[in-house]
Amino acid sequence: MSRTQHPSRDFPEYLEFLNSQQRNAVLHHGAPLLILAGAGSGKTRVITVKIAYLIDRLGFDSSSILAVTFTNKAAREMRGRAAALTPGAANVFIRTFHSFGAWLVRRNAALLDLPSGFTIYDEDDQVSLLRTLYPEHQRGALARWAKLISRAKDYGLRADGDLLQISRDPEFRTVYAAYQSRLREIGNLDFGDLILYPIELLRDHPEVRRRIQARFRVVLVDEYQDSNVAQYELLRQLAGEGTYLCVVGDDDQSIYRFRGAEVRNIVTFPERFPGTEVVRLEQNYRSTQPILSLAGAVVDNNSDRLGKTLWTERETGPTPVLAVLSDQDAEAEFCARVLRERSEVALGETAILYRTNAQSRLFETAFLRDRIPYRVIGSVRFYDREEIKDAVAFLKFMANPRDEVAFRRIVNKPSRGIGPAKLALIAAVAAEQGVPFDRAAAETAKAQRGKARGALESFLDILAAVRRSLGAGKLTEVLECVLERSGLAAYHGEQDEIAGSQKRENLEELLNAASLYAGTEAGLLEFLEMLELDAERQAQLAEDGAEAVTLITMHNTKGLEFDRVIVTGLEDGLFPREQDDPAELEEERRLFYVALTRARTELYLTTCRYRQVHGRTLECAPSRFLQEIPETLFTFEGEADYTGYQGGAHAGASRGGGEALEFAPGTSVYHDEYGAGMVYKAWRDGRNEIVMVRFDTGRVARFLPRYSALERIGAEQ
DNA sequence: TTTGAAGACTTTTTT
DNA sequence: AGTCTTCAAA
Repeated sequence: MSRTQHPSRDFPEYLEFLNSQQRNAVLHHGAPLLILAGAGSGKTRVITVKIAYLIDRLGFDSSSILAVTFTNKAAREMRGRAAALTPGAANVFIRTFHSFGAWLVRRNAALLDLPSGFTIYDEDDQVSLLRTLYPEHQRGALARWAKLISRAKDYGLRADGDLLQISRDPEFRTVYAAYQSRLREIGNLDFGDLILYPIELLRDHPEVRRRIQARFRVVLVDEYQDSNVAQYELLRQLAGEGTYLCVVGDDDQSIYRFRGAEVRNIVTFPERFPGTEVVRLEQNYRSTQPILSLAGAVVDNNSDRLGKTLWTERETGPTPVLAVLSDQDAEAEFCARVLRERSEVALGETAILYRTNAQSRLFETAFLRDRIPYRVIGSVRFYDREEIKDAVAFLKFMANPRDEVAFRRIVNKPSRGIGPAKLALIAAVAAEQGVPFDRAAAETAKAQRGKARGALESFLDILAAVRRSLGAGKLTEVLECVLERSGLAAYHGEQDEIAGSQKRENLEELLNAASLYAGTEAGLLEFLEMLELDAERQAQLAEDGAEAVTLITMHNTKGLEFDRVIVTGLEDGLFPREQDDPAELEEERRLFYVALTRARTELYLTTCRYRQVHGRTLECAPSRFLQEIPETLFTFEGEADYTGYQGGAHAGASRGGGEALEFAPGTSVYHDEYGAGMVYKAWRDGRNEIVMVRFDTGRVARFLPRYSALERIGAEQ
């Protein structure tokens, strides 16, 4: 309202705080727009202001705007910030690709011949489903199939598609087809289906496509560099003649290749959408020049990029620090010391970054000991916890009694005497008669007598009780009924006492979450979808509400920023992981770039000489990424000097590809059969380390330590 | 059918 | 190190 009091000024005041490129991006409309937004260039601000501008100035109805984000967290933030600019933004449809897909499929389930009560299978469930099809295969193989299927779907491929680009195994098509038809029978969707079904829906049903295109006249996509081929195709279907399409992204920050993200999507956007205008945002508002220079030096080593040069008006700040440390304990100690002694940056403004979730452990231990409050982002998804999955499986079964995976999970947990034998009977009945599993269980019970019958009937009683509790009140009551009647509450309570875990507490949390939903079928589905799609990672606060340092994977930091960032574990083999695939290496380098550009003012990098991996101590070479940075760009701290870091101490280890060798020449070893000996030659062949050992007996042998019982002796730790 | 114990196997990142 | 699997015994 204050804006309309200045009719002389045609611009809303929020435009004044934008630089000229940002303003161009906001004011643009008509042809498709690609915004190349460098790290820290005010991307979210541009999108939110653009949303406000579309509504306030260009007269778009807020419900005609669809904004697609990469994570639910980003969606929430965008919604909040847009609403702060203009109240109308509250109705903008802001979703992740997947939750948008779920919405679309749910509303058109009948057209797709799917039950509207479908639930969504995560990776675990996919493997379980495959196991029902191929019980003789072992878990690892099934997990591999599941991954390939997901990957195929990332590329928009069904089982009849061109699968050669995914896998050359001729069996893959069979497995994929069997998996998909089973999934269809059950009536559930996996993550990939949440994109594929919408594509098919819009492609095959022109009337739906017209309706959707008429509804969403503006489509904004954030983090476009991480979209995959299927998501691009969905976007194609969404963009009609008059749709205003605007995508935002940064090719340098594409870090989800493993999930099918295609940088090509952003690179080729202008060709695929003719008439596209490109706006570059290159002014960085976040970091100091030394940080930007360092990040730039890293990403410069990538060849596959559009090229961008970030600059900043921020005054210069402290030079980034590289700490070379002896091992991971020293690393944790180093971080603790920085937090304690350099307290000019608040704890809440500090983040410790690592490549893998497992690395958080040592930091947690050290911080617990030193009473440094911390929060871990994302190590175990709340939804992935055993007890949560148990409870949720029950709810999923209520929503879809054909859900075999859920059924198998709940039917005998805690043990009530329904083992594999009974289960096979039930599954056979369900398959033969095409009935849901509760019916099949009831049929099976009739044919049983004595104990077995009692077991089945008690399970059916539980189902009946839960079903009765559905329909009124809050979902909390339904869930309470599930936990009590099933015995899961008592079971996990016992587990807590045995293992000192906090499963009951987590279940309480689930009950809390359920209180926001109605105890009806619809409420149940909403709740499940939230759990399945909103990967809201559980934040563990050391002390409630207290300011805490953040422990987080590099991937998870996307979109975040901190005054002080410590990037840890910069060792070859850990980060970057493997070096065989050059594209993979570039991906890791981009990840490093993302990590570095999270820092506003202070940046620390740490690398260890030794690191324990699955109980074994490995000698590590510093990350090759560090070698790519001119040494003038950082200062050194820690126990080792630069000479040591440069590789003098690692010369022996760098032979044959540069990756650290666990058994360098000179290492004393022990073998169960041959006794003690010494490595006289070692090299690396692909991912295998090969060592030649001369034993004290005089015998010479060649080993792949990866597969043989060769132990180091004499070495500390 | 369940439970316990020994043994094998595996390791990124996430919607 | 931890999980998952397999095998044997009650």
